[in-house]
Amino acid sequence: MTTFDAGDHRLTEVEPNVWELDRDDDSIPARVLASEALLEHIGDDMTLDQLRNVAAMPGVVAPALCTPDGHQGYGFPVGGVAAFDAEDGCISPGGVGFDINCGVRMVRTNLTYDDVRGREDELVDALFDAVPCGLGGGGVHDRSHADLEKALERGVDWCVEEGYATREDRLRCEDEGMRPDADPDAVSKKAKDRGTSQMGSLGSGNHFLEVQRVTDVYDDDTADAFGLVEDQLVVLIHCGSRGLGHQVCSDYLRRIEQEHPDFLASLPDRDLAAAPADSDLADEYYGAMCAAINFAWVNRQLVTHAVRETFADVFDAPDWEALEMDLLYDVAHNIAKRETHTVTRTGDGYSLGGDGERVERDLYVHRKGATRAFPAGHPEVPSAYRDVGQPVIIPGSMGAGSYVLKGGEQSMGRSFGSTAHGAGRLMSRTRAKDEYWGGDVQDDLRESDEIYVKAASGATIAEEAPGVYKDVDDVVGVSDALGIGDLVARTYPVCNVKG
DNA sequence: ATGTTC
Repeated sequence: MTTFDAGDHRLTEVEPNVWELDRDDDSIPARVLASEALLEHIGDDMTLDQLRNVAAMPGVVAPALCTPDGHQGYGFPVGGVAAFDAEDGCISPGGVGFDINCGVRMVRTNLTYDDVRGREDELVDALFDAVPCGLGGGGVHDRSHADLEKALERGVDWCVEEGYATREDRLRCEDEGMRPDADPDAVSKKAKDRGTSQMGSLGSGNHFLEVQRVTDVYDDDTADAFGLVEDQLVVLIHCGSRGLGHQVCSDYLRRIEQEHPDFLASLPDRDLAAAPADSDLADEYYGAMCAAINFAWVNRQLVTHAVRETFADVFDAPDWEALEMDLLYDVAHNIAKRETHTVTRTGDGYSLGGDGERVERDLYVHRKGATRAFPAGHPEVPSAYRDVGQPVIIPGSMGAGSYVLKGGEQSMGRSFGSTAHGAGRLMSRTRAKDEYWGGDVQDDLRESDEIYVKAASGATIAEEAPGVYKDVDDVVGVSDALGIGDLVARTYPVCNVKG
């Protein structure tokens, strides 16, 4: 069998694109889903140490997984998929990430690339003015505490009532844009205070708002079901729960330290801080996390509302409906969810595959930098897409294409119904700023690639330069080859508002 | 990711 040596670890290719981490006989398998090319830098940082640690956590259901875009994160790798038994496992803020329900949505239009050519500057300026971005709460109209409470509790449902969303929008979000388990009372005042001044803002870092054109369609029938055709303009919105989600994560990491010090000490790494599944704190964190998830959906919806109004204005349409700016889909890629999966009972735990008694178990599935990718026929796929599979949106860097996939037939059996979430970073933000200067990157994109970028900060452009990311084509190629998320269409950037 | 250093 093919092996790959990465730093202190040896990986063995047990099936094409499936690499198992070296381990003791009695430990839980950990797997990297990747091509050999994507493994090139995986030994340079702590990614594989982190993956091995996740596989040693209480109640983990085999295997612990790293997606093709995976890299080092806080405790867990970004690109980590880990499922823990909901009865005797645990739930971990580090397995969700600081930016709770960071995610992406794609909005369709009936415009084509020709409609925008020559007007890119006008469009990107108008979008930049309409959508607050960058660090902090600048430019956002402060919401009332009552609005925030409703957003935390009801997500996109609240947006429907307020006229910021249609009922159809809500149906085209993962979980229909609302986690009913949200508990606003479990969100601290400090987190809420940060949220009230940030509702409807893009944020910073890798967050962006990008107008794109569809360049390739790989699966005609599914593209048709998704409403995508070549040359069509679409809008991709990538943002999360801003300071509110960050504060929720910080709050609960601290409470785990205070309230479960013995459990914390038993974990392989303190950054994996987790609450035991049967504890009150686990329920509280889950309620707070679900509320932050709802907040992020509201955030993306309010940005969508601003984008729709801006397009109607720029393209002289009576309203956004005339431009048919329907939501294709909204996916979360930093979440944990209580889901029921069919697993195999092993000696003292459970495994996703393998021979033995098959049972249904409730699991806390953590997808940190990973996208749900449920296949055709799954009851949680919206009825409009149920015959083809859940739309999966995978953005590339701002100089590369993005992809629309559909949940693949193999995803439930291979990856707890999950696939990759993006290109994956190749280097730290600090190193990126040494290697690139924002203004140069911006000029290159405009002159060489006809991509118009407008950003709140030049440093952010440097941190997010196309060269700091892996090749998204390789990432989606692995997903497609494994049958966990199948290629449907590719887009290419037209103009980009960067946080 | 992040009022970019609890």
